[in-house]
Amino acid sequence: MKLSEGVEWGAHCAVLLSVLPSGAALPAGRLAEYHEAPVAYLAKHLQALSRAGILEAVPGPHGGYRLARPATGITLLEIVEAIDGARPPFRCTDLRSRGPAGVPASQFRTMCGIHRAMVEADELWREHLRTVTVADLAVGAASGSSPEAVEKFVNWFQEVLP
Amino acid sequence: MKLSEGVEWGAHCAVLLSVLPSGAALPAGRLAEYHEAPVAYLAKHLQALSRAGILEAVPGPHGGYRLARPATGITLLEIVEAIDGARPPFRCTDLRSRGPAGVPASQFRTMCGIHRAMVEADELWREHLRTVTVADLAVGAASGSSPEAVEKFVNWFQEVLP
DNA sequence: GTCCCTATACTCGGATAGCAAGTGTCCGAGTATAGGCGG
DNA sequence: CCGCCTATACTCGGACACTTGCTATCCGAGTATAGGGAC
Repeated sequence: MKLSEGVEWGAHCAVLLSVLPSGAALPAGRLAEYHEAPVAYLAKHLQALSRAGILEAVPGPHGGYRLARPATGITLLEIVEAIDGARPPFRCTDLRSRGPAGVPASQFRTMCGIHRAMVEADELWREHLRTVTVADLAVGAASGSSPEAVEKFVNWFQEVLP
Repeated sequence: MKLSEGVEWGAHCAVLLSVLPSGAALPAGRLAEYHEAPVAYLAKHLQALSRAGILEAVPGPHGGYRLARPATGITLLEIVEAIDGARPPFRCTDLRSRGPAGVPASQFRTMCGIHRAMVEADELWREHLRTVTVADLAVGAASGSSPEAVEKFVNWFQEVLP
């Protein structure tokens, strides 16, 4: 079980975009440079975030990506589902109905116990990710960084912003 | 993000083995037949469960697999970790320390917020799976089955047990 | 008749191919800008 | 000098190779049994 690496990039990009001045956008190339990620591959994930209505793409010069909504309304779960897909990691193949002792699924009154436990665990996982917003992450990143880190960030920030 | 299909098979096999008479074992071939699973591939996962100390392998004729411990002490999480591995699905690549604004990890006072949220969510997921035991699953399966399903199961059961 | 030995058949165990999904990359479509030209 | 037009350069967007890890399979090592032979 492995979560796509693009989720991490997407989340970091969203946090970075959340501190941009209103209306400003950052192209995929800059975002990739900031995170040392392959440009084209990161762009692929940014497109997914754009399709999901999390980011907004601005074409042409001075274009790029920006948040489509306020950072307080974008949850980490949305980013995960936009990039990794919303399908749960466990897919019940309904083993109860197969084999020499199998009976049609309609004969069971309750959901398969294994399936149920997996769904519940998955729901807890998603529920927690739903409580974390991009704005929370931005605040946490700012308060957890050393002065030197903040300074380097501001320098880079003012350099890329025209 | 996809959980190995072997997890489902392993869990169902453990439940099935939990209702065996004490000391009896069921070979991989029977377990595969019961779940309509590829024999050799299922055997691979049973070996993993055996290595993890969940199942016990009995070689030779009349051998097979049986639970190595009481079903009340085997959690669903153990089965998942034995087959799928215990590594968390999200692997932080420490993006904070990279790129033009990166500083050494030692300069950060707190864990990366994204990483933290993912770890917490993963812990909730694992914690829930830890509360479900094979014994619980067996009880649930028995109480949720129709009389016909129980009858077919008992028939098959008495047939394969010498 | 009883005990022992051997051959057998059955079991698990690890090492070996095939395939799907994630990873990484490329080139084409569209647009705001900058410069040049005409009025 | 001002406005318009065109060419440009920059952006995103979807279609195309490659690698890792899950899926599936095979053959070899080890053991309890069943049968046969000797005593």
